Amino acid sequence: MDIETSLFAFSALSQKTRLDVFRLLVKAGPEGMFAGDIADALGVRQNTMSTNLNILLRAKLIRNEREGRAIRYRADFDGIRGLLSFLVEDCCGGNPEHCAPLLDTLVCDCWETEND
Amino acid sequence: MDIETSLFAFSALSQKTRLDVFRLLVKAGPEGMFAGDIADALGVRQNTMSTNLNILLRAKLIRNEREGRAIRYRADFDGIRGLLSFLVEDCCGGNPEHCAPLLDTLVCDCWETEND
DNA sequence: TCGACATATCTAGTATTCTTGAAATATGGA
DNA sequence: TCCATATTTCAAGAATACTAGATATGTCGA
Repeated sequence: MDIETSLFAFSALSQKTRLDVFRLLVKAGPEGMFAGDIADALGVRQNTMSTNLNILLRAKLIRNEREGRAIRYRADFDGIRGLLSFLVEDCCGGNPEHCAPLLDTLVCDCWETEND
Repeated sequence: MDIETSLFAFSALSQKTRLDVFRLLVKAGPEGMFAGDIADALGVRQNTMSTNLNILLRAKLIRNEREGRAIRYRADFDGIRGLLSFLVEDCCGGNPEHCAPLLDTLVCDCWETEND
């Protein structure tokens, strides 16, 4: 995770609709939700939601996958974990034996992590 | 942590100078840094830094304390923890036995937490 | 109390971001 | 192929945020 991606990710989360979307997808769990259902759930116009979903995607905070003509979105826990690791990097001048493992548990048991 | 404070906090972290400041203070540890030294370290004008420090303060991401004529700033780990808890609240529809404890360790051993 | 130092506040010009109507792209079924 | 559905892209006006010069406030030492 570099500084540019981090800034973009925090910027993505600093807007109400997008923060609502991310938290909604966290609640939805690994099953995720279709783009249209997300827009309906939050009462946001479809094209506005599309723009906001794209911003969350580029920020690596969510992922998507086409299923027929609908597109399913899921929270990206690997992404958020990378972001938070960057945020508290070199805590206290860098005592890896104390600080590095702190974020290792930031994934709910019901999510599968992909890489590590 | 409510939605307004969260949005403000993410907005605070979405600006390069402020993200740099927060990460610098995380690295600095409990000792923190004086406002002027922070501005010098990051090559930012004094009044601009003052404005940015105030934004981080209001976002509950840092704290300050006057020492003579200087003011010492520290990262606020309780604040960031509250923010992250809010972000992944009700993970997977809310299975507290799996998801709630995930953030409990998000404090470096070398920091003292104040309340819980 | 006076001057120097450390930091904060005010103001305004510039730049960036948000939303939306309109139009385009992609998919599946008849 | 033609149409309906699901979603994305484009363009522009409105709103918001960033920076910096000037100035104000607070603290210490002489």
